[in-house]
Amino acid sequence: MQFDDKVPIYYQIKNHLYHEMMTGQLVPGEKLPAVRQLAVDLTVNVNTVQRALGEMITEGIITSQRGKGNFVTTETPRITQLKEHLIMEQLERAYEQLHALNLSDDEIIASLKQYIAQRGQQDD
Amino acid sequence: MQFDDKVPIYYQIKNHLYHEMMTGQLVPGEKLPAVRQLAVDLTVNVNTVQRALGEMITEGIITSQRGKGNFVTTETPRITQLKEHLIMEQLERAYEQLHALNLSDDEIIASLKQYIAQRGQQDD
DNA sequence: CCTAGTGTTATATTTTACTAGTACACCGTA
DNA sequence: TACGGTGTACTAGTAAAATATAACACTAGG
Repeated sequence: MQFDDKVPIYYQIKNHLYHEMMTGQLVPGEKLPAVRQLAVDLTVNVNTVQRALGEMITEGIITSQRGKGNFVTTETPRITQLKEHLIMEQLERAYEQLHALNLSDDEIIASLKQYIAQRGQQDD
Repeated sequence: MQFDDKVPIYYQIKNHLYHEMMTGQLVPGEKLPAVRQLAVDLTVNVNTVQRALGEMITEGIITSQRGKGNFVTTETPRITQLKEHLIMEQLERAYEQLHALNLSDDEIIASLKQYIAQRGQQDD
């Protein structure tokens, strides 16, 4: 995995795992890879993984069972709620940044459309 | 000024100054506040300000004149170019994050429109 | 020439993220 | 009971960001 050195790695790991839940690569009740395995996969230290997981446990997104593993919560509403929260967070940040660059609401929408159109031409 | 402890302060200062240029609070050729004054205004150390300015000088967005001050470049194309770059950066980041949350192109545009609409109802 | 205001540079210190290594606690199974 | 797989916790060390403080270099104006 590739990290942006502008933000803490543990924070990026959280988002990485969030995304796997959102896209169904990790379903409710499923067991996460072992912390040591995650550390290897992400080429990162166990403690850094643990810090990310620790926050997610506090948030109630995953549950921890000593000796068994970490599991995605079975309380699906929490996950739905998390997804909406993450989306809102992204929209808000992007909007405020673009607004600060002196773009009007319409211009923001237009530039996003244009960006997506351009992107579609090239790849992905 | 309020900082997000997830990203380096010097980096946020750069963006702060960028925004002031984009919104016309700082026009081409204008003198920036003195580094020591900026440090006070932003409740930050002089060296941290200097680090932000140093990068901006390297980028050619501002020019430095020892004994006189720092000035916004008069090469307006540079600023225009910077603005487009910053916009692109924001769009790209937001798009990739939302895409990673399993939203289609159309859903991304729709959610942004909805966000703006909701926002318009409340305040600002 | 002197001084106030400016940018620039340097050193030492503190804080935080991250790493490395180790040990402990718990579960399931043979 | 023993062992391998698991989460958890602790200590020590490194690197980068930010701070505090000070000194240096240049400009403009009396």
